[in-house]
Amino acid sequence: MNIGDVSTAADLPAKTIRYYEEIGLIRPARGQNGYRSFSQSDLHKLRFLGRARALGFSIEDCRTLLALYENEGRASSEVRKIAESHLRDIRTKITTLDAMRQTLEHLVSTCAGDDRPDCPILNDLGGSAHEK
Amino acid sequence: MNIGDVSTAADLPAKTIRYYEEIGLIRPARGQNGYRSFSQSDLHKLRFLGRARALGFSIEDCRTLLALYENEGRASSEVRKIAESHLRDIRTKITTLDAMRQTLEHLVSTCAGDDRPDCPILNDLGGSAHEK
DNA sequence: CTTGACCTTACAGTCACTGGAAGGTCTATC
DNA sequence: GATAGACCTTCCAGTGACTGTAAGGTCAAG
Repeated sequence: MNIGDVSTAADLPAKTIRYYEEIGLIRPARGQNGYRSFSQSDLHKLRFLGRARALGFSIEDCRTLLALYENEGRASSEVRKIAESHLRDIRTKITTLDAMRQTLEHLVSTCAGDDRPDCPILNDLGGSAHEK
Repeated sequence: MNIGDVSTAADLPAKTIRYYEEIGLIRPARGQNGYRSFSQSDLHKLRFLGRARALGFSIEDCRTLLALYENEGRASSEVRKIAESHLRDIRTKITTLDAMRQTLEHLVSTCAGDDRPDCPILNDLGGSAHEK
């Protein structure tokens, strides 16, 4: 398979696939014409990577997870440790974003949003709540 | 005030303040020695930027918000539009992260996390759920 | 007059791609 | 055999918002 085929099959941009090769996540063979020639195993790895990235794992986590996936003698505790760490990061991000959301929802709800210049959002950003 | 003083006062790294000058968000004066000399107005802008960034607004949004803040004839609808758009982005991010969290929580809970190689997390990433 | 804390610029690196230029290859049609 | 268009290649630059580091200038205290 050429890169266009795996791109469709794995639902990843060709650019991304080339990038994954560049950083050593995959090592597709090459044809005589210099084109990358992808095996079923390459495609399988790309799908693995696509799913892991969709769950928010970093590239380095993906590299480790892929190595564990290929290692028959792995301990599932290794995998779980990575997933739990990532889960903690996600929970932290959600908490942060939720605080932003609440603040913004409050500010937006108190802003008239009309032609007049008076604006609680700008007042808050300007620090009026703390200064007065 | 020198950069160290405003850095403390605005709770922003000096590096970040220099960067904000570089991209034209602030224009502090310069002393004879070449040091940046910050006014109270500069400090006020930096605090504004710090709060806006803490709410997740992009630098370009911050640039616009700061201009609106300084513009006495602004319409609050402009501000509200930006805040609402940003709020939508945040809600989308939360939704995405929450889906990741749920999937990961499920996977982590079904993984023994011991010495054995069998691992539902890797099985899922490998696509077993779809293949069988 | 030296030490050390502060300041300066300039350049590289981060993360995970994405865009674009310049060119080679393949397939189908004329 | 020529040509068009779709594919492939590499290489370099850009994204966002900083952060790190190197090499050097300035200032106040002792």
